[in-house]
Amino acid sequence: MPATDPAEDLPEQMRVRRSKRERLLAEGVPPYPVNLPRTASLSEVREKYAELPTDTASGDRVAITGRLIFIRNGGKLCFATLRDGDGTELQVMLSLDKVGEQALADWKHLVDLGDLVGIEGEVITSRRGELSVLADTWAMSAKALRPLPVAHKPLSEETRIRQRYVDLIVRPQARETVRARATVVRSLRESLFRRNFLEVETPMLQLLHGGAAARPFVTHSNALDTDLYLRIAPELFLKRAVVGGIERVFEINRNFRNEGMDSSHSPEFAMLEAYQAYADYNVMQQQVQEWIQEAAFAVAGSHVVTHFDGTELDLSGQWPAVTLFGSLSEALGEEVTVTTDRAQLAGYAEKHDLSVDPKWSNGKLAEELFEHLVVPSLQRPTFVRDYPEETAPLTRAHRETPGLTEKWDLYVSGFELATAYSELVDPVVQRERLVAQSLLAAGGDPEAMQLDEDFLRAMEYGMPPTGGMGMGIDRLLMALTGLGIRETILFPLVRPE
RNA sequence: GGGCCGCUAGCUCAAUGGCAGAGCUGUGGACUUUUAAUCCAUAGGUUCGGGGUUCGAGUCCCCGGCGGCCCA
Repeated sequence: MPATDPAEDLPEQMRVRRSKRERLLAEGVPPYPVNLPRTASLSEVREKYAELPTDTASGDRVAITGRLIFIRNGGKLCFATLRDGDGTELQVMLSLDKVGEQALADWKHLVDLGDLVGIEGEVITSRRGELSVLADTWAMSAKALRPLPVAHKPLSEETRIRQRYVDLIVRPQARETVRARATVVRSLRESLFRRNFLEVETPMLQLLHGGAAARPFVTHSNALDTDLYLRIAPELFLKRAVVGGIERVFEINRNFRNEGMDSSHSPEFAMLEAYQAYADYNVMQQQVQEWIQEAAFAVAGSHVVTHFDGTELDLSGQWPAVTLFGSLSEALGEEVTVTTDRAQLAGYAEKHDLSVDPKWSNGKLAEELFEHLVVPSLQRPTFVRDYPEETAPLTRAHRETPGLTEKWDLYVSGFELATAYSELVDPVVQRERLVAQSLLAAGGDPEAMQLDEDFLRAMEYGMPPTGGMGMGIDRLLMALTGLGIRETILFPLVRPE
């Protein structure tokens, strides 16, 4: 527990602000009143009086609130700038002849940058033409006990993430990012609702580890006295829903993967997964393009989005589709297919300085070559189709080419944004694949899935031919805004201070 | 996991191994049209933590923490 008088150890500026709070209390003025009059938001004032000419009094009184971000105090006339939750700024003026000597002195001595204040007064424009509220009275709305960082120098990236609340206060773009994310998620939901998909929630706590290849977080249930896994994917439950007749189903929710944290990976990340009965990966390809274009339009008003650094990304029109082996062949300048033998693939790897893990299958090796040689060039959105079957255990075999599966990955800006399959629905083949996975898991592969008998039982009741897709919400934000993943997540996980 | 870089005042950053500084912020004062206001004065430090070398360490060495970049 802190000592009864913690003030001794505090920096001077925090002691000063605490003493101002005490002085307010001593004067009988609540530093944190339960409410304040507010008849208009700053943006409403700005909108309504946008045409007010320079140096004019409107005759209209308003009560406004906001956070103080600039203070320019004079002898008998004080200026300050308030900022609203939506980022709108508005100037307030306090003059001796309007508020009186005591209120003006209190304003100068008890108010700091960062305080939330309320102003009641007349809407006017200053001699320089700045729209302002000329105060009759002012009131403290919430006294800030910590100083605001310098408004004109960017906060360090670490402080931005660790103290997002400060980042949100001082950096309008941080708030815009929150709004953009909300807009994108809402747009996705609307896009799917319009196409008659139902949104469901499936278990986050799972008895078995499956649905993707990733290391899970493990937790423990006291009631069941058993370990549980935080889900790495909702896939196996959404498919159970499709078996049960929920023919168009989706979930937007968090997945957890106990793996590395870097500029494009977060241990918890939001994902959209959607399944549609009597559809396949071709149908999903067209739909995903539409959903992303609709999200781009919702957030940017255009299918050409402008990143915060000013670069443009064109998401308009029909996106190109290539095959994995076709694009790899083009990059190598040599024809490779799913039947190309290992020695030849290994030769290409060596030629391009790619070290080869001997445990890799031929398919995995081809995919690694592709990621190394082709992916960095995929800036405009591009669908890459038809992956080797060793790397896609839940995917249906390609209807024409043996050894391939009906899977595509969507790449944008050099990273993978979404994926889709014609889902594997034959319960016998599914069991073979999952048994193979569980043997890998038993052999110590921490990413391999466990055998989910209940999932297989569901499949044995008959699953319709189904197209399924998954897309990282955080990554979609990255694609639309150009931000790193830790900027698209409001409160990313950070190491303890 | 490996390599490199960084951590100094509330914030952003300086400081050949030799008195730890600036700008903004804060405090006191001047100013009735400012808007990153201006002017005068002034306060503010466990230099990430621990150990070592040295007459002397923010600076050099070792261990650890946190962060960033690159590689695997």
